[in-house]
Amino acid sequence: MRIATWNVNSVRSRIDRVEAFLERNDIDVLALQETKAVPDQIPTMNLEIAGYEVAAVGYDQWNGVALVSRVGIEDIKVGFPGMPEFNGKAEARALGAVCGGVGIWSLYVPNGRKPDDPHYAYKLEWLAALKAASSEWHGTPTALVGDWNVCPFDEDCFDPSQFKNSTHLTQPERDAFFAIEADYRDVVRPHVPGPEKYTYFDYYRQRFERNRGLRIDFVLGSPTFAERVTGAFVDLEERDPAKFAGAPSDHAPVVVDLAD
DNA sequence: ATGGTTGTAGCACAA
Repeated sequence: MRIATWNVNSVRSRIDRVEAFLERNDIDVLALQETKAVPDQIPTMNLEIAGYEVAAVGYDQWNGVALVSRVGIEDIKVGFPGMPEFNGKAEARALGAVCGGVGIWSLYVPNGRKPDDPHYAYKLEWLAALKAASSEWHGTPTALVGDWNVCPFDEDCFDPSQFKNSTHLTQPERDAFFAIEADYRDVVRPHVPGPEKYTYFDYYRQRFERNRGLRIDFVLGSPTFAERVTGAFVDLEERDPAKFAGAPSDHAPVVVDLAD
């Protein structure tokens, strides 16, 4: 089984590329983040023709996550137990389901904006709640996949000195990520040590062309998931502005292969 | 520090 995660930065503006990506890489399950769509807005006709089912959640134009699967979508969960809201407003940042016998959570961790912004505290609170909830599932084959908006190590950032007053590299964010890694393993890092390790490139300043990116999209596997992983890669072709018509997402998909 | 580029319910704001 082949599983992928991709912050698509609007599924409506890139539905053709989603379909092409699924076909090009022979994907069984795709977790999407930043769909920027409510479920009714997600065009599924061609996906249905190709045999994929879609589960999605979205309340407004900013967030939204989805799962696309051709190996079934069962036991769908919108949000995880204890998932915090921001200012009392529910946000579409987590969707779980069982696909092909494996629990997959599509996660869009809050960005945090700036260290002194309320969204930063919300991000830490959100990750702590995910730690608590996910520890309940780690005995089953489960993957926590998505855009984590955290660089766990300096080597995951093209230039840490540029992030002194920014989010993503702060110790509290890293500690929150590492707490979850106590139960789950990064199953991609061993297969993608570098230099093709970055999953996000800012649209500005030709960051992709200069390979100046961040590794912030992760597949964390429970022990019984991780032991089945046979390979992984970052699909940098999908992020390459020169490869396809139209603007790419600012994130590249991450692909993981699982033994049966 | 600033700027640069995408996306959306856009002519402001989030990333």
